[in-house]
Amino acid sequence: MPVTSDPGIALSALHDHLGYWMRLVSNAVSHGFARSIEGQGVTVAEWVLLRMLFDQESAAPSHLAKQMGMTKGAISKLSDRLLDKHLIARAADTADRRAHRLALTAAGRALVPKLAALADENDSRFFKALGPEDQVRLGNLLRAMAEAHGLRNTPLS
Amino acid sequence: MPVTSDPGIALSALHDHLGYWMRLVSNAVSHGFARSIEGQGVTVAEWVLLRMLFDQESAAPSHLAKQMGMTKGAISKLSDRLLDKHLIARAADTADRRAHRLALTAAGRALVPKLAALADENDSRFFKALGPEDQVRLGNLLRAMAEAHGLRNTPLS
DNA sequence: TCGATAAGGTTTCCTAGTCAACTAAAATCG
DNA sequence: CGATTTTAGTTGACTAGGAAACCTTATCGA
Repeated sequence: MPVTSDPGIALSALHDHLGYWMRLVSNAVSHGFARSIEGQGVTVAEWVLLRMLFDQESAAPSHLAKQMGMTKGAISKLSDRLLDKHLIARAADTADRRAHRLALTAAGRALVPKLAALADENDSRFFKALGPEDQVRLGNLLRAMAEAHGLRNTPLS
Repeated sequence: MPVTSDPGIALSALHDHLGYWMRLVSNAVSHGFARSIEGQGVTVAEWVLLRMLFDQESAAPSHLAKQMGMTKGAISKLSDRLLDKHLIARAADTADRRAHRLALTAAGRALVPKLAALADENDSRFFKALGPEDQVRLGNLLRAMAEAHGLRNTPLS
């Protein structure tokens, strides 16, 4: 009669880790957001890039790669997709002939506020389950974690 | 002189959303864990499947798909990889000729405690940045979120 | 100033998922 | 009982990202 485990060894369960709960909640929020913006024809990564360009007038792909915590290869493909959708434009850098500048098109600029509203809505839909004070506490705890570990890049995966 | 945005419109920033901080931290924890177990030759998804089998003696792929929140196609490929690594074994279900049973091999069973130790280590390495009380608070907030939204499946993506 | 090195981008190959089509077997129900 | 529907699992097409090889252009240093 095979045993499933040696009863003498107590093994931590998956849900014994805070990382488990972080991933569970984070995933639900992100997937919810992905669903809420797919009607606008964009993905979460695309939203992040568009939102960053909204503040920057124009940016080099390599700069976006650092900001977004993605490889330059990924940014290259991501911007290809956004070019196909006519949400951004690509121009040669006048000073550096290797470099490019990415900028929002009018359509891209018009889309960002809509997506931002959906982001707001998604966030409050999920986190209203906590009271307002607990939302603040959660934010403080997460920012403390980010601070302690020097987390800077916008995460996507 | 082009403007980057209409100053009359205040747009929420990426980091104004709790979802942003959740993803930032969750991602760092998960990637840290992925790195810490890659020396053992397994991925996070593989770890989760192995850990679940550790408690169950044997399980049907379809059952694991529900438990892990993945499609049956993904489980099919995931178990192929674990079979190749000789960490699990696949047997025909005696009662249902469509179904299979997956179970840990001796090697798989021996590996799980090592991975569990790495999971413990990774979790405490990250969350020790918070004090013990704050760790408890964070866990309570996350579980409250999971409860409120009926989140059940172990998330992976 | 010119040769080596670094930096910007693209492309190719690889991994790991989803979705949907497909096969086989079981379950349902008229 | 037999036809239909459901369920289990695999497979193939597709997506999105990482790693590394690869051009091109800048930069740096002897």
